[in-house]
Amino acid sequence: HDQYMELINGYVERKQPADAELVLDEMEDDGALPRAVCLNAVLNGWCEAGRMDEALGVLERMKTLGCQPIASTYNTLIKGLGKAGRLADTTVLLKAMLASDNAKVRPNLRTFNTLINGWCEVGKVDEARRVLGMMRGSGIDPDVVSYNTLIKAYGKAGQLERAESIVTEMENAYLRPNERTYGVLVKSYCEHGKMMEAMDLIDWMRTKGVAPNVTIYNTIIQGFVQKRQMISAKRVLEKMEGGGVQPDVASFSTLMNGWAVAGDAEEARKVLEGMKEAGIAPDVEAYSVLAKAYSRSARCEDAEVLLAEMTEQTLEPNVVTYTTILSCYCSRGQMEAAMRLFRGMDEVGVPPNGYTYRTLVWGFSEAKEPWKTEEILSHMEASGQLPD
RNA sequence: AACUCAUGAAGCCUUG
Repeated sequence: HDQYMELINGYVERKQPADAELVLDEMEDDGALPRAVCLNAVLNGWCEAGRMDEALGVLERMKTLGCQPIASTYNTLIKGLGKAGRLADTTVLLKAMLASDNAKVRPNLRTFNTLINGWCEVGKVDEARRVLGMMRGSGIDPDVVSYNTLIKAYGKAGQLERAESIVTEMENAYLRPNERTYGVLVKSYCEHGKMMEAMDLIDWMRTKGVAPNVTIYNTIIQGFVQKRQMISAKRVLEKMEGGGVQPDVASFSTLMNGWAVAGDAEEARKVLEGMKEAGIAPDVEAYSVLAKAYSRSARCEDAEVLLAEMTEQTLEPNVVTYTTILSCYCSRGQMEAAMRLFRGMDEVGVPPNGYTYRTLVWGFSEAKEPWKTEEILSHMEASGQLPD
């Protein structure tokens, strides 16, 4: 039983839901009735892979095995269907849940919130609001998450005044906006370049008794970075330090990324050093950003040196790190160097992905040697890689 | 144990 579970979890983690499902077959053959945990795990695996028909198949399997799907099972499916753009198919599930007289099956807060999020993701906020009404009708009051999700949707759509009005709406429902509520709002303003408003929210949330956290500040840093306002971005970093909020690795990475995009490797490097001085250890992402900074200034060798620097700190460069450096060589037309790195990836056990392949193909075509993509294509086939 | 909301990395082929 436990061994089966471990097997299943292993396959699911490795994103091989088909193999996980095979374990279920084995269990049945061995006369061990798959428990709900196992079935849920497999179902989850299919959902994460976006294979919703298979996931729904597991639901049927549960029923035939006499295993009662509970609300969380349905929730997983609803989320998956939403991500697959099949929200319409959730109505059947919701009906089944509502029809149940088992409290464990009936839709819960998460069910509705997942639905709300699904509709919001496809920009159908009106549908999302309908779900709000529906949940009240079934005796479940919307919570902070429900409202945060709505705020996010309006924010994304650029309807910032509507977003703000949802905040008052939730307050009227005796719900206190939390860190995330303000986080979503700040993000929305940043996305639309309204940095003044975003900054003002920091003070506003304080007056509301919610202390701005590191994520809020990081979001604002990112906002300035996207507007290419590096001085302001840096000021936010200093402001947070002054405000008693410790910048984290993401704060510095975000700032560094701004310099990377600007092609200023020296400034990027300074940020990395500053981060170390602040006692924060750069992680793989941080180094990848620095690699990008060197790449954008065509300093491929400096970028490549980072691989060793990372290893010294027992950090393992990943596919993004490699692809970044590789693209540098590609853009310089040095395809031998790019291929050297590409082959090196296999040796260190970092399998290339679609981005890597595309970068190389692009590089060869730029270098006017399209026939050399042969090795890459065969490598792709051998590893069973298909463009994601 | 798995299910809902905010922050950082790869020249990206639904945005000019």
